[in-house]
Amino acid sequence: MLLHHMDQDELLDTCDLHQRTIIHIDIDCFYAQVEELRNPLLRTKPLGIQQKNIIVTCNYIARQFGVHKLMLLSEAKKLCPQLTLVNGEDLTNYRKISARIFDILLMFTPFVEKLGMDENWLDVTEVVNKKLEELGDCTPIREGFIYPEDASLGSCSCGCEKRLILGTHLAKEIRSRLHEELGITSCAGIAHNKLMAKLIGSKNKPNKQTVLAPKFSQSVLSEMNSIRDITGIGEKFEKMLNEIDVKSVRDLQLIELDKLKRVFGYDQATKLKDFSFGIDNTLVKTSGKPKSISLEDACKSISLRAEVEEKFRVLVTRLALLIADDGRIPISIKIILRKFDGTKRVSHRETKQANIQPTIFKEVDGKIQLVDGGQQILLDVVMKLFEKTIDMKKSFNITLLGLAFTKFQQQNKGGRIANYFIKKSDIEVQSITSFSSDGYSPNGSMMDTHNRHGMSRLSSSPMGMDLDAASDTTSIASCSSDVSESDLEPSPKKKRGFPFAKRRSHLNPIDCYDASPSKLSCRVGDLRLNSREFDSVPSTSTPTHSPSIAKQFNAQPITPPTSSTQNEPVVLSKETFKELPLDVQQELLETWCLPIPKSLAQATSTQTSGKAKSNTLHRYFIANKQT
DNA sequence: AAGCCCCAG
DNA sequence: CATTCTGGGGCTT
Repeated sequence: MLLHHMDQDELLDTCDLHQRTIIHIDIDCFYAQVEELRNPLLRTKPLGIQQKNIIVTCNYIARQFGVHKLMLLSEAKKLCPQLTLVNGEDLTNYRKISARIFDILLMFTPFVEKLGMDENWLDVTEVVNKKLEELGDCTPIREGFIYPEDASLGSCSCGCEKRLILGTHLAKEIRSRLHEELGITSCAGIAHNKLMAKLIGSKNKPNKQTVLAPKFSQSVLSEMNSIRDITGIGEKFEKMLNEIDVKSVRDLQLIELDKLKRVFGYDQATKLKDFSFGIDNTLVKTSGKPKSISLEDACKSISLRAEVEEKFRVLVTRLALLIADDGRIPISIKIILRKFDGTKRVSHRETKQANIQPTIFKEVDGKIQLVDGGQQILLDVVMKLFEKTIDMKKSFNITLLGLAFTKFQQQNKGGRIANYFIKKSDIEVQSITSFSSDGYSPNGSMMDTHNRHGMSRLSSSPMGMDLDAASDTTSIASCSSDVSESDLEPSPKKKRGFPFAKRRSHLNPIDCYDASPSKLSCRVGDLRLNSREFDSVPSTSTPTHSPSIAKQFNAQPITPPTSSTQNEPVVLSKETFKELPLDVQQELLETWCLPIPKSLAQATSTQTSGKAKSNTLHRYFIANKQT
């Protein structure tokens, strides 16, 4: 999978680079759209979403005045005195719409990875490949924009062309669905990996979609202004890169890998180098329930215990509302606080957590609630934590208070893999295996659904017709006026007796979607037989241009690293491996196989030495502290 | 596991 | 410069 050491020609010729089809969906100015749904009158006005003293996002009308994300309120008002403001400090509604978006995306593939409230990646490789089989010789015409503008997808020998074109159809359908069901507009990027899908999706905004001609990945990257545009490179990484004279993506492409390794360690250096060429082997990681649920409130200055307690009381109440929907019982709580500190440039947070008794929660109609007096117990725990963090004898000055539930009863201690072997009780595993066995399985498969829409469009609708133009005029009005506040609430028609009713709504085909359950389509049989991971890397059944890599994947029995937490090492045959649910397969591959260090591939050992400890960042800061 | 840091939108 | 309100992941202890 590590391809940077190959010649560039060889790299470009290597067909397996484009085997996947990934769609990145990005909701246009998400918070602003949600507020416009709640109050359609806002749609014609410049709108800013305010949190404390800043505009965190704004609609496109406001952007015409020069208002932009994270702008100071005072500055925005200067640029646009008539700016309408909506307070967006409470994220409840955004969370709800975000969950509904996620639910809709899940109808297209189970492989959906959420990034923040408003972005998702979908791995639609399987969907597209099935569609491809039925397509025969016919060459479809793409939807939306292509990058570069005058490029064609036509000349790649790996056959990615048709896959990506089908990807554009799927992307259009996904965006149409989001618009029909929720009244929101979005952008999509279609490419052969996550990095490129995200980057290319932002080329045409808003409410548009763009597909990348894969052979132009490199030039997309080299044309970028800042290395910060590469996901994963933030302020600190940029600084570290600057110190070894890497100022642009082009520099990153050109720097010796060894030099990069010295600063970042093997894993990070390899990834950075790959990214600079548009190579991204990371998998779309299916998002499940959140690992933590948190709330925080920034404030000017709090220096009295009573004030702290009052703030925490409000937060506890709000947090209780959040976990009601989640369905899991929290067993650990964490406080987060920020002290005023003139000496530090970056805001420094302190946290302290404690376990809580699950008995302070009860379940009512599938909802988790605090028992009587539970709120006070929780608040007492929180205040104890606070007093452990802050020396009450001295004066203090708090500028942020936060609370988080960090552990949950239903969450697995040993991770999903361990749990799968111990007892098949894992939520996410079950969620997949349950779809076809509960009587909710649709008559048609996912492909049938897509064919009804996708294929008929191929034959009957005007080719290349742009959704972007159409959607502005068609259903926005009807949708936005339909979505009232009550629509933001969870679906009222909760079905009793559904085996997994307690779980997140998207796991329940009845609850998660207003339309008929037959639209939901996900067959376990298909999922299990199609080993996406083995398809996405060279496999025995597929001839490959990089046999050495294929050998690594097929010759070796899959052996987990010896774990100190497990009594017996588990050895899997490849056959057994393929029987596992895909998300488990994915996690296993991520854990053991990706990336495979060159040295280890050559060695006789089957171990991948766990993590190659890239503590360079930490060392860097320790070193800098001393200077 | 707890606590800190960095990253993302 | 960070600034808001989150959520994920990695590292050291």
